[in-house]
Order: sequence, then structure tokens, then C-alpha cells
Amino acid sequence: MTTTETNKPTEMAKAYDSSTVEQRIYEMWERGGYFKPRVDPDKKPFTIIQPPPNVTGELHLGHALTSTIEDILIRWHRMKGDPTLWMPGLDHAAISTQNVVERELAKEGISRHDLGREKFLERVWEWVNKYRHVITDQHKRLGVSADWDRIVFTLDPQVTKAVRTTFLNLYNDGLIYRGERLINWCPKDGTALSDLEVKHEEVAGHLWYLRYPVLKDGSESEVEPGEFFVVATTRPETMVADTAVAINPASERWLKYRGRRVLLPIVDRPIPVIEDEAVDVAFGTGALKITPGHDFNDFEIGQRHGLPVLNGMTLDGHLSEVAGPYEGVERFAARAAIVSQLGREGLLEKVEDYTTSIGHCDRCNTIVEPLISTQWFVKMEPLAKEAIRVVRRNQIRIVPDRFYATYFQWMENIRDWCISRQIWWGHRIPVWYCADGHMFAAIEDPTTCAECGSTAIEQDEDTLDTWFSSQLWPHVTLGWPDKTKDLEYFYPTSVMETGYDIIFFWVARMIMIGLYNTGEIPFEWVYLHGMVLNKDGKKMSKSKGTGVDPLPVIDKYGADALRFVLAAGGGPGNDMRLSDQKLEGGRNFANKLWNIARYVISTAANSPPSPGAERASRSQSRLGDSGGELGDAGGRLQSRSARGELALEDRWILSRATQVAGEADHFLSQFLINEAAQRVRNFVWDEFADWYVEMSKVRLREGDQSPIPVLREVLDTSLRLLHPFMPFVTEEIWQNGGAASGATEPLIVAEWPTIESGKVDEEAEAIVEIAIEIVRSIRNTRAEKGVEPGRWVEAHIQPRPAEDWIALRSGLVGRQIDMEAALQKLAPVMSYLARVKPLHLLAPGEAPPTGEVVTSVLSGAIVTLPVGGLFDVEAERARIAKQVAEAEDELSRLKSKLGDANFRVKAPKEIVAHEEARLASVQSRLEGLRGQLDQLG
RNA sequence: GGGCGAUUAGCUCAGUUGGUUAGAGCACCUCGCUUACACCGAGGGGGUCAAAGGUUCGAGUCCUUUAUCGCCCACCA
Repeated sequence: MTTTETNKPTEMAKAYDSSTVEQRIYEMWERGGYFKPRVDPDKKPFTIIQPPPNVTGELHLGHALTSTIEDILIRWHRMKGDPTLWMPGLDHAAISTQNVVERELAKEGISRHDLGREKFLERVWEWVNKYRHVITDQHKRLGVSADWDRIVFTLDPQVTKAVRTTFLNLYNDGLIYRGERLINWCPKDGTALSDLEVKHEEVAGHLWYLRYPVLKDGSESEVEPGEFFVVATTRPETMVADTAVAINPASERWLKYRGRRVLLPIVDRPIPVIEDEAVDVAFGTGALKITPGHDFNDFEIGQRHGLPVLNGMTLDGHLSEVAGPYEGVERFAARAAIVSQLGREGLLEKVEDYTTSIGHCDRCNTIVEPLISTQWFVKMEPLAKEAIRVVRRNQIRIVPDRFYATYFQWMENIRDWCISRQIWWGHRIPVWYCADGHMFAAIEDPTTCAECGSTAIEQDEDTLDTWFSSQLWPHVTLGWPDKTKDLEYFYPTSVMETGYDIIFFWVARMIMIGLYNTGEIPFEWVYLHGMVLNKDGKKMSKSKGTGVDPLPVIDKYGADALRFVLAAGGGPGNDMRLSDQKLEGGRNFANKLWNIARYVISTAANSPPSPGAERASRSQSRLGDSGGELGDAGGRLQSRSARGELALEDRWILSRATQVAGEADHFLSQFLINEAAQRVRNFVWDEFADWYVEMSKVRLREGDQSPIPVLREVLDTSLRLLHPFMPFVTEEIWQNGGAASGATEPLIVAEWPTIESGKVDEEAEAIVEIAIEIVRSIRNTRAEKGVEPGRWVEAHIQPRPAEDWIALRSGLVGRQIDMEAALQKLAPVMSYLARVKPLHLLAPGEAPPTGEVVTSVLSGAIVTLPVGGLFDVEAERARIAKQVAEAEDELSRLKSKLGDANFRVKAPKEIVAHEEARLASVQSRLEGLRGQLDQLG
């Protein structure tokens, strides 16, 4: 009842106005419950779990791309009749969200510590509850047909249960451990980060050469005058935490100091000279300062030599008590001050410009500090092993396949994952400590210590990395750890569609933990799309504020325009630039479709329904079984005529429509979404609108209604094929009478067209293409000769031997085609489209006129246009001579190819046969051209 | 230091397993407000497919090397 008294078209506006349509259509879909899966136990469902966007409420065009691709796949499968579930979600986005709220607080002049944990979390919840709908609304504007009633937030109780269950299992299996390690620390966010959350950037800096005075043997403070051990460093402020200097045992320069000690300047602490192979003799001075507390390399060297680890830095990026006089000084201020002091004391040998790669916080872009700290880790290697195996065995397939290498490379070199975060917003680590030093994990909040029963217990203060919960997404959204029907039916899911930028963050971890938790793969396919770049080819970034909000784009161009551009604009996994020009193109196409529909619908409405036309429409309907009655090639025309006098051009466009449907379906099944979109677009615009619609006018002007059912059917098919890409405009047209007939349901659940072999009509395709070729040629000549567009001109058309082009079409080989009769049928169409009157169709052997004529020898016909006073012998001779030369070129190419014995032997025989057919065709055409040249004298 | 991608018309990009004379959109030039559409129609110009080798009967497509740009991974101070 939501549709359509289909055949009562309302007045359609002259131009498509998305703003008056989209909301209404979306509400109709939602009210109708079309986004819900129609579960059928006997059918394999198609399921996509939406990558949950951050609640921070900043959707950008990357999300629009994600949603568009997923919605296309979802709508396509829904139309194919699969039980289709698109599961939406929202991510609490731990650090990002906490940052946003802290910024809000900062405006009020307070920090989260002023509020305390509980009050702060209340504030975040307030904020989240205020904005969580914004994202959903943005998705709805894009046309996202997800089952919104199922939306899951990563902090929902069900997810908490799953997170804790996962944690406990990993903990019990020894795959989660707590330890003091060197980790990446963001001083601004005040938390540990995982390796993935650190982005390395080349930064222009300096290499400082520092002199460490050499101590006299046995002394703690007396130095050898004038003897220095020189080390090069990019971070001089970390020297306060040095616990050794190192030389390579192979290095000659420093051998004299082996076994000695040096006095660390500034803090006057003696440190040993150690020897380690890891020191690069060729770099800097060939000696290295060792700061195990602030450098991953040094940490390892320190471990090897049993060096103490000093923490020279506080959690907020100031120097610690270790720094003596510089305690409490901000790290970069301290760098300047220390360098300056060393300079004054003659302990700075030199400074060089040096560019080095420095880690930055993925969320706030602050330079991270390697810091020694007690954190929680997941032991990844055992999990990765399984995840590698399922992909190697093709149980999970990745598109595009170049990302296999990326996946394996990372997985095979995987390192442990630091999962604890020193922030408040997120899943609190489900571990409790009792006063007696016991530690245990639990799913339900405990009241007593699991080991000693003490009631003096406290939960770990830290929270989990936001990806710890999102990695559970495919199974937790379906009910895990409970054994739900949804989980049983929809899991493993079908396609995981997301950007290639989070293959490690998310995709890889989902595979690992999905296997761990459920014993099954989480999804069968991984489809990775590219990044949406701005007009200048730069990546849009939330943190840099360069993200583009899709809503103004939709307001200006319409959701369909945006979607179409995103879908058609680039290949799988490739980055794509978006520009206003492209969006205009998308909008124009929506408008084109709208106007095709306007023409078809109003034409149909203004014509008295004829019984014959109605019958043709029904029998052409995709629901009817038209295949059977067509029979073999011989009986084709007869049975067609029995179906209601289908003209050649009708057969042509119906054949093309079904072929395009087949292609679109094929491309979509290969994830070649752009190819599918472009193919359908080109059909609709270039074939249906530019040719068939124009052809249909010829009969309609004569009062012949027979094109109407064909127009309606092709429009109908076009709408179905375009619906996944442009859901709003297609549905609106459908609701306005665009459905061919008998539609009782909206387009969103209409049946997806597939290729119907009964409608493929190669003969009609070939003939009409020749007619098109003739029309084009005449138009071309007219334009060249400057014939006024309104003027009717005379033309002579002589069919060329049909064998020439029949041989070029494998489906037609051996067929007898009466071209004279066929072109006779198409004469009114050609006449109208080329503004030719009278149009003389010459019989075989009948000579076209000579004299002041322009002649074109085409593949299917020779066209002769008397041009009277516009005739120019020289120009004509040149024109034909040029064509002769081209044909001769082609001929010689073909001859040499066919003359090559290797080619004849090694190329497939279809190819050889085809080339031979071409040769014959070119030869025959060349004869025609030479004949023309002769006549010019 | 490894790995990946890109390099095709003035611009932005397609080109599905190697097989006609390499396509599209936009831009450009010439016409045209013909009762679906000027968010349009008709016609046209424009490419040695980054370079060099190689494999092949045949290469934009496969292989090697190089150049430029971009991205990812990596503990070189």
C-alpha cells in the first residue's frame, strides 16, 4: 500500500529536485519495514556488518563511500531475493570521544580530573546521547538501508559482556598478560598507545654531538682532562636517563675507552661504556648513548647488558626527578636548555641538520614518547597463526587481491598488542586487585577476591583500546556470547567492506578474534575500498579538519548524485578524488533519468491504451516466461509478430537492455561496482535516451502506440538496474508510474533483472546498429557541409553485402538477412533522425546518383547525399582518398597478420576466422571506395 | 631499509581472464532553445597508454630495469 497506484502519474517536475523527494522516499521505506531481512531458513543470507562510525559525529565523504558501496551490495542482494541483513553500529571511539568532551570542558575552564571519573563519564554519556542520532541521520540522508532497529553501540551491555568474556578467556589462556614494557605514550592524551596508533612522520631536526667526559679509573667524579666520549643524538633531553654508552667491538676509534666509565653531564652520573654489535660504526660518531627508558633499540640493548632503566620523563611530557636541575621542565624546552648548557660547558661538539622519522599520536598528532610503563598486552602470535591459515586456504578472500600481501606481511611479523589505555571512556579492564596482592579477571563485577575472599578489592583503573571491542563486531552484533538464532543464521557474515586504511586496526583483528571466539571465520569476503581525496588529491582527515561533510553535498547535488559519483568514480581499492565537476555530472544523470521517465510516463498516459500494447507489455514483463515461446532462430520473427508486432528497434533495445542487465549483475558479483555503474549509465543515456527514445517518436507521431510498452519496459528495467546506485530518484519515478505494470511493491524490493536469453536478439542489434551508423554518417555530412539543421535533404542508401558484417558477428554466422527489407522497415526512423526526405532505398545493382554528391561507404551501406551547390570535387576527392588510405592501411595490416604462418597456427581459430572476416569486409569496402573515387574522375 | 599503488586525451579516471582502429565524464571547437531534458541535443578535434628492454602469432594488459609522485610497514641513534 506504500506504492503506487502505479499508473496514475502525478505531474512530474521539469527537473529532478532531490530535496523534495529524498526524505519522503526514505520514510516510506522505513515505514514499510523493507530494511529488515526477510528470513528464509532455506536461503543463504547476505549479511554486511557496518563498520561502526565513531560517535564523535563527524561523518565525512569516506563514510559516504563506505555506506554507498555497502548499500549498493545490500540493495542488489535484497532485489535478488536474498535474505539480506545490514547490521548498523556505533563505536564509542575511546580516545577520540574523550578528547572531544575534554575540549568541551576546556572551554568551561575545567579538566576531567576536576570532575572525577564518575562525573566525567556522565558528561561523555550526555554528549554521546546528544550526538549519536546525528550519525544515524546522516546515514539516512545517504539512503543507507540498514536495519536500524538492530543498531548496536560498542558500550551496550551485550558488548560489555562479550568484551569481558573475551578478556577472561584470553586471560585464562595466557594470551593476555600484564607487564612493564616500553610503550608508546601520548603525553597530551595521557595514555599508552598501540603501535598502530603511532604514525611515523619525517621531521626536519638536528643531530647533536654530545661530549661525555671520560672518568678516571675508579673515580666517581674525576674526569680525564680533555678526554671525551662523543655520541650523536636526535633527542638530547633524553640523556638524563642514559644508563650507558655503547661502542661496537669492531670500532677502532673508541676501543681505548672499553671497560671505562664516562660522567653523564648535567646530572653528573657515572655510566659504563659497553660493547654491542648493534652499534653502527658508520653512523654519527660510531658510538651510541643508551637510554633504555626512552628508546626501543636502547631498551633491547639494555636488556642484553642488564642495564638499569631510568624514567626521565613524567606522564605529561616533563622531565622527571632523574633530570636533576631540569626536573619539571617541559621536554622540548628542556631539550633547548640542555643543549644550551652543554654548549656553554664546551660539551657540544657540533650540530648537524638531520631529518628523522618521529612517531605522532594518531588521534591528536602529539609527538609520542617511548616510556616505560606497566600495561596490559595481548599475545598475538598464536591468534595470528590461525588467521593466516584461513586466508591462505581461501576461506576468506580479499578484494582487491593486492592486499593479501599486506595482510600476510603484517600478520607474519605481528607484535603484541598493548590494549590498556589510561583514559576513562571505554570498557574498563575487567581485572580486580585485592589488598593482599591477588589479581583476577571476571565477567560479572565481583564483590570478593576470587583467590582469598577479601572484600577489599579494586578494579583496574584503565580502559581497553577501542579496537578491543570493535574486533568482536561481526559476532557480538549478532548476539555472541549467547547462542542466538541470529548468530546461527547470519554468521559467518558475507562481506566485510571497509577502507584499506584499517586492515590492521580492524579487519585483521576481527579475523583473529572471530576465530578465537567462535571457531569460525567472521566473514567470507573482505572488500577494501580506497580513500576519498579532496580535489587536490589530499586525504581527508578528521584530526586535521579536512574532512568534507556529506550533508551540504547532498543538499546541493542530491544523495543519488553523490552516490553515483562515489560508485562509478574509481576502481576497487583505488583512491578517488571528488570534485564539484563530478558531482554535477552525477546530478545531471539523475536529471536525465528523470526526464526519460517523464517522457515515457507522460507519453503512456496521454495515449489511449490499446489491447495489443498491453499484451506486449505483459509478455515482455520479466515476470512472464517469455523465453519459451521464442524458439529457435528460424521461428523468431514469426513468434515475435505473434507477440504484438515488435519493430526492429524494439527488439534492439530490449535485447540491449537484457544484455546490460547481465553485464551489471556479472560486474557486481565481481565487486566491480564502478564497471556496473558505468555500463548501466551508458546504456540508459547513450542507447535508451539518445537513440531508442528518439526512434520511438517516429511511430508515436503517426499515432502508432506500439513503442509504449517497450518504452515502459526498458524504463522499468533501467530503474531496477540503477536502483542500488541511485535509490531515491529511481524509487520516486517508480512510484510515479515508472514500473512497467502490475507493480504492487516498491522498487526497493522489486526483482533484480538478469539476462534473459530469449530476449537477446543479435540480428536486431546488428541491423539497428547499421541504421544508426547510417544516421550518424548523414548527420556528419550535413554538419560538414553546413546544411541547416531544419532542412530536409535527399539521400540514397544502398545496402552492402550482408555477408561482410554477418561474418563479423559470431551469433549471426550462417544467417540469411534481407537487408533491403530490414532497412525499408527502418526507413522512417532513419528519415526522421537524419532529417532526410526523400530517402531512396536502392535495390541491389541499382546505381546511386553521381555528380554533385557526397558518398560514404559504411560497413553496412553506401550512403549518397546529393549536395548540389555545396559540392566541392576537390574536398570530396580528398575525403574519399583519406578513407581509401585508411582502408588500405587496415588491409595491409590484416594481410600481413593473416600471412603470418605463426599467427594461423598459434592463434585460436575464432580469432583467425574473425580476422579473415575483417579482411573480406575491408576489401569489399575498399572496392566501394575506389569506385567512388573513379566516378569523381 | 622493505612492500604496495599510480603514471592512459587539456583535467579526473575506466579499461573485467593479453585478441578489431584504446574508452568515458568534464573541458575545448562548430551548430541547434525540434512539444522528456540547455542539469539538453547533433557533429568534431584531441592519446607514440611514463621510459627502455623482454616474453608472445599478438602487449595499455604479463616479466625485468629505470624515472617521477603517493601510500603502508620497519627500532638505525
